[in-house]
Amino acid sequence: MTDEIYLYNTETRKKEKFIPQVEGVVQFYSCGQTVYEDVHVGNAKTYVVWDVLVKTLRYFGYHVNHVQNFTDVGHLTDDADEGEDKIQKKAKALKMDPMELVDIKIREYHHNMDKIEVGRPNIAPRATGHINEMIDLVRLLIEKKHAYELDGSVYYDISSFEDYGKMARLDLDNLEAGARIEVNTGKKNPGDFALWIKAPKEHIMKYTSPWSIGYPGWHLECSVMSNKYLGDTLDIHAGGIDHIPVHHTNEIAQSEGATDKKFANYWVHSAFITVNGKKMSKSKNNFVTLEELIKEVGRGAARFTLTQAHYRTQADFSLEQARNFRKRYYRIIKSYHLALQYLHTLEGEIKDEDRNYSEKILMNFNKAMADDLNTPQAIIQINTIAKRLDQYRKKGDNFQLIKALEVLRTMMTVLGIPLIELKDDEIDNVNNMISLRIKLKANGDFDASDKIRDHLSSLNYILQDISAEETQWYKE
RNA sequence: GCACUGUUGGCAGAGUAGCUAUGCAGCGGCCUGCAAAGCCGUGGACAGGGGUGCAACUCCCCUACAGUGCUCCA
Repeated sequence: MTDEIYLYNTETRKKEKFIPQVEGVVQFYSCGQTVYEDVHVGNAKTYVVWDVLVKTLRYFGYHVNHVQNFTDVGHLTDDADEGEDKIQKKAKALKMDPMELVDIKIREYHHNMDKIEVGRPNIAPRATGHINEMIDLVRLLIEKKHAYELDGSVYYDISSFEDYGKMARLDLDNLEAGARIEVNTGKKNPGDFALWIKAPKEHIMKYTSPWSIGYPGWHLECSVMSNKYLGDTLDIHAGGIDHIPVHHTNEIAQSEGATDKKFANYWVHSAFITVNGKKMSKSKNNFVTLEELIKEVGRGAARFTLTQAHYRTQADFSLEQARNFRKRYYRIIKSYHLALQYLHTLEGEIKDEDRNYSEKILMNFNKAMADDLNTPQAIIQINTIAKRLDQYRKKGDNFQLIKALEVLRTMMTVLGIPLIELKDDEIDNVNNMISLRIKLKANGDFDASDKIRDHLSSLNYILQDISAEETQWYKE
């Protein structure tokens, strides 16, 4: 495909034409979950965004190598130097081994993502599987004078890295004068962050290193795993917008400090979901879990809900809105199902005619997706096609209808919004029941006809009477 | 305090230098055993103030407000 893809690059704060290092191949790393709690809607939205990015790149013909990590060690409840390991803390509360908790949460994560059509990454490495490589990186950074040991711990010396904070546009002088609280007086600079942390006695998740028995700093894993599986320079590095000032800033310092090469050519960041205008977050306890959303509106509408806003827009979330999006989703499904039913009962040849219209819609869709993943614009094209489906069906314009169906399927697949399929015998069965019901209605036996409607409804078939003789249905 | 981002109709949410979407909700009508839907029609927005332009909601500057980050969070 020849479409040029444009992505908003956080580093330049501009939309840029996407050019990978090797033509046709994309080395893509996204920061994954720290696995200790349920996936909430805000987390899920971010993973949906990366999934849409991957699907779009593949749709446009790229071979994408996607690596997304699981953080299972080193992510602390406080800043990089103080506080307890999040996983260890939660595991202690549940009276289980930290790694048991991690395994449970990783399984849950995959299960949840499968439900909303988020494809698995090519590689999903765990931090604990890369302790040796992390130690190697720390050693290299010490050799290159980017890091120093302090009482068994190792810190990155941010003054040794000229461009520290450049992508985030940090004003280091003001950070020091501002809200940052200095806790460790031994550090060279208040902003120096831990690469290796000496473990207190009661700490469970600890590993042997040249400096102490301890554990790695949180930022280290992404530098190590992206390098191991994707190379020195990534084409795209993605993460939540909150990662810009600290996590990604530190990753850049580590990776570029070690390789002296550019760490990532494109930085893509996903904006937050808010609740009543405030960030949805674990600490604010204002979150809705993905499971709750799916329970409320179903998995297809859940995916639709998480896809409908542009990824860089801070969208407000509520279950009420999600119910709204549910309606929109099933409006599309209904058009799809009516078209399937119509074609199912069709006899005779389908004549070849002009198919420009659907192709034009598809071009609009391609253009929208190539323009920094403009999903709202793309969804408009889906609505348009759904409407066209109804029109072609009513007109009996079968060729156009089939073409439009193809286009709809393509667009839904790229966005990862699932269609609900109907089997042939399923269509026949429901139609038979409906024929019976229409007869009962004609005889004025509304009790019996309502019973059939209720029965079908319990099987997720939604009936809508168009007239005394005609009933439309679709499946939820 | 400093930095970044944003401010579009009742709500959600795109977009373009000159005509603006789309969806839900609303209003009027048709249809209707009930339920639900459908169809036709319709009103409704570009935070405020400057500037550049033949023309700005769209570009630039300032102000106000909001969100996020600087402290764990996608």
